[in-house]
Amino acid sequence: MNIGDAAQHVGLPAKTIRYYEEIGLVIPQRGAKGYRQFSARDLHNLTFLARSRALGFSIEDCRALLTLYQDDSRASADVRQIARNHLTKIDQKISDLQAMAHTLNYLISECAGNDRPECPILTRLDGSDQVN
Amino acid sequence: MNIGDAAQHVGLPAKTIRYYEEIGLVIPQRGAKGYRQFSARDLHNLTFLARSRALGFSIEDCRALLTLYQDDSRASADVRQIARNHLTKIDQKISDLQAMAHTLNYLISECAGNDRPECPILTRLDGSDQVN
DNA sequence: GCTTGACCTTCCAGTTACTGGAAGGATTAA
DNA sequence: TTAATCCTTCCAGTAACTGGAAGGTCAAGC
Repeated sequence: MNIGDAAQHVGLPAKTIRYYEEIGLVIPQRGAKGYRQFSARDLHNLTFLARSRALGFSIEDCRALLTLYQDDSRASADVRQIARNHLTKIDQKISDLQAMAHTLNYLISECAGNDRPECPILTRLDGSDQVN
Repeated sequence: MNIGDAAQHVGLPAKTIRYYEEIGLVIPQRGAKGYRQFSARDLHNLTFLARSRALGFSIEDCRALLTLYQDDSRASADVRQIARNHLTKIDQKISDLQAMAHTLNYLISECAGNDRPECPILTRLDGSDQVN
């Protein structure tokens, strides 16, 4: 299967698949004219990668997960640990973003949003009247 | 004030301040030997930038906010619009991350995390048994 | 056989917001 | 004078692609 069809199949842009090959995540065979030939196994791995990425795993996490996936003697504890570390980071990001959202929400609610220059948002960013 | 002291003062790394100068966010004067000289106004602007960044605004948003901040004839509606757009993106990110966290939480809870290879996390990523 | 359009290839550059490090000049304290 | 600590510029790297140029290939239609 050529890259265009493979891309359709797994729902990734062809560019992304080429990139994954470049960094060694998939290694499709090449046809006579140099076209990539994706096997069922390649498609399987690409699907695995697409789903891992959709869950927010980094490329290096994906690489580790893919290695474990292909290792019949893996320990599920290793997979779980990667997932737990990732979840910890996600939870932290959510907290950070929620704090930002909270502040922004407040500031937006306080701002008249008219044609006058006074603006509590700028006042907050300026901070001339605040300790921090 | 030299860059080291300025960095201390506003809580940004000197590298970051040099970068902000490079992209035109601050334009400190230069002393005889080429050292940057930060005025009170420069420090003010850097503080403004640091706080805007801490609220997650992009550099380009910061540039726009700084311009409005320095424009006495601004309309607060413009500031508010930038903040609202930013908040919308943050809320979207939070939703995305929460969806990931939800799935990860479930998968982690289902995984034995022992030395056996069976792993619902990998099964999910593999997806051989699922439609999607 | 030839053309046209849709494929495919590689390679280079750009994105975001810095960060690290090298090479070398300036300043200050001992 | 010498050592430590500044400061300068410039180059490269980060994460994960994405866009685009230049050029080869393939299948369909005339």
